[in-house]
Amino acid sequence: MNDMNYNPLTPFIKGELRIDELRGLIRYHDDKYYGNASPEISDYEYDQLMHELLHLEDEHPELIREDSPSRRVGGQPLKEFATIPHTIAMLSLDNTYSYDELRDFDIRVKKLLGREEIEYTVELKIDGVSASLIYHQGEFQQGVTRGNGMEGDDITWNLRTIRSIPLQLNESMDIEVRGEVYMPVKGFEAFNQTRDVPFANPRNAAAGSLHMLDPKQVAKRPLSIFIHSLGNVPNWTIPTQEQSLCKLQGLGLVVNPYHRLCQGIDEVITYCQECEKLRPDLGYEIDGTVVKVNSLEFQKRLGVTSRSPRWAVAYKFTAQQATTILKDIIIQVGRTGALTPVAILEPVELAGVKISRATLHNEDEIKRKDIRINDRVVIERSGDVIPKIVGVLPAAEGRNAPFIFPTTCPECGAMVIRLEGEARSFCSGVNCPAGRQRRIEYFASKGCMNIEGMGTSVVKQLLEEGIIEDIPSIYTLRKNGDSA
DNA sequence: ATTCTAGGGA
DNA sequence: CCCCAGAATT
DNA sequence: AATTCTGGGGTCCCTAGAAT
Repeated sequence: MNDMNYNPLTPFIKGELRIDELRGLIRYHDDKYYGNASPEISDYEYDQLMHELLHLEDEHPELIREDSPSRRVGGQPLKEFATIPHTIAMLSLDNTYSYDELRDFDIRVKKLLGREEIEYTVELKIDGVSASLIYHQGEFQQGVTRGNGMEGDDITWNLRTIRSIPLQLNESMDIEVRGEVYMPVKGFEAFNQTRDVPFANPRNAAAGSLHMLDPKQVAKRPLSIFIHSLGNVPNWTIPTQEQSLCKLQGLGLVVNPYHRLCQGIDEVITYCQECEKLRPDLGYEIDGTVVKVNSLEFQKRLGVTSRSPRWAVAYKFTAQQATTILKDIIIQVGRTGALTPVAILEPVELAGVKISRATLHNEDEIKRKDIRINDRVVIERSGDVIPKIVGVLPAAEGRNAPFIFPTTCPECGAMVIRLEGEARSFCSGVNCPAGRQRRIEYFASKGCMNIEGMGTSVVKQLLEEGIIEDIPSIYTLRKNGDSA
């Protein structure tokens, strides 16, 4: 590093040469930085290089180029994120939780394709946030979150700060790729040292980071990305997933090194087992593997359903579990009047999250699992996300009596009705305040009328103060002091 | 300076 | 994000 | 009979901005 500061040339020439040198150095270290590759310099030293480059570019604006690493961090913070439609829907994957289910998947694929044995790829399922990246003539143009699958938020300027996302591909082509943004465990831990309120887990840290309005802040977060698939790509002539990954890597995109081409489902399962062994040493979190039909032609033939492609599944590793005490069962009333029992738990840490509640779905679910108040229960986070009561531990002493599902609505006292052969119970009260509140919330929500500022608590207050009483009355609302 | 609310993501 | 139920589709 | 679609309902974390 000593020679970096020495240069006898005139200021201008020195500036120009040094700018080129700095850009080269920064790109070099960007390459080293991602994934597991151990960086050769500290973040501090890296920041020094970047600062010097920014300073020189400031002095010599005529030398600024769009693909300079200094352009990773944009100017002003954004006001909000624009909504961008996806040309091809960003679906999620169907999940499997056992090798048997993986075999079922294989059977179905073979049946649909009418083939004996299928070639699959197996990749790691990175536990992060998915994103879509659009390159125009080789230049990074736009990055979008998954959103609701049809449209997402424009997070271009945040993604540009991620050093493993090249601003320029090695080929001038139009291509949309998809990948997973994540925070490496080391970076997560180090960054947490700098915070008074530490992040709960790397995934939430990554998700939160991508929604900051100021890219300069995002740039400080240790984010990285693995590209794993194609989005909208006209004239993609490469015939398989495996070769596509190779090509993406050739373009300068970062593809996770652990993936394998497998002949038939048995090889798939073997490799999944290997992946599970890798898990502790990867340096980033994964929650399973992704199995894809290798041939893109076959993928096309299999097609997609409304939620997920038929040519891929996730195989999820067995979830971590914890035990805790079920303190209470409460009954919530939904907008349709449906009564849902919810378990209130003694808070317990599980997989980077504090769990204190879990849905019990309906009356029969409680019976089936024989769940009673004060029981010690086993919980997990299905899909590594949603708290779920797996079962009850045997009690040493006597237990409470079985839970009795209410026969009257806890909110309004009206009769509870459960129709013959149906699973759910409903409050029969036409004017149940809980149901009414939910209905108004729903009506105002983004998916319906998208009335800004009318969330749960505002609706609740308006109802409590008698300012509104039903959906129509929303429209005669007046500003404070104004008369109707 | 701290707490609450809305919206987004998994 | 997961899960469940019920209807629609094959 | 099996698969898919749709809708309802649930959990927790994070950011940003408003309210206190």
